[in-house]
Amino acid sequence: MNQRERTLLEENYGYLFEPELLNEIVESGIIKQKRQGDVIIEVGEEIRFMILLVNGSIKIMREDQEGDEMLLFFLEKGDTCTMSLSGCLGKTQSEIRAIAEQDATLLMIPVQKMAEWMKQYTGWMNFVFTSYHERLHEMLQSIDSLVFLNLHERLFNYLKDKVKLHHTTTLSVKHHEIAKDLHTSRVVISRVLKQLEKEGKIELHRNRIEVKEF
DNA sequence: ACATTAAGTGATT
DNA sequence: AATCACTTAATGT
Repeated sequence: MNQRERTLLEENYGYLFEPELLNEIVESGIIKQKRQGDVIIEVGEEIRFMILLVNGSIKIMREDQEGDEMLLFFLEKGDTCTMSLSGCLGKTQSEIRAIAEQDATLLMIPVQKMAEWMKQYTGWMNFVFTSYHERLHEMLQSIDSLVFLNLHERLFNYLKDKVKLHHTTTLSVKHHEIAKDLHTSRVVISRVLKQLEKEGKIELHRNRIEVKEF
């Protein structure tokens, strides 16, 4: 781990972790760079590392046997993938797929360290519990959105999420990509997007959506 | 100029 | 809200 990476780590996690714990993380953690669109964890893949997102963003997808998939939620920097936390309970296979939403910097920690650090560092224990809580909360939100919102609202929330994540109101997405994330068809997305445009909330272009209201 | 890919739309279920 | 069938528009070669 180089100096720049260490600085990133301290910026994002310094206030959570004891200095000794930070040192341990620097020692046993591996930094990995991922490009936008790279698959980080595949469904069924055995989890050997716990993953902290140091920079960038990740989208977490659920997939069924037929290959139908749907977006569960996004992870931002400072977040951790909870699926990778469950690795500390023994050998587990991933039930989700994680894809880099933007170029991302990951800190991968061997799962064996999990149990060790849980006993040793309260900062670590708090972090793990807090992370579980946050992910559970996001999962519930995702269920709420799916059950209680119509597609119109769901789509607009999705766009607003992207704006926040990418820190820009100019989104480079194709309608069919949105359709995949929300698990519907491209035609339906195009129609609802047109509706949002008429309402003045967005502006449509080829391969690009300008979000006017968020 | 032609082919390919993205997006728009009416009709039907 | 999904699917089909077709059109129009933007881009790549």
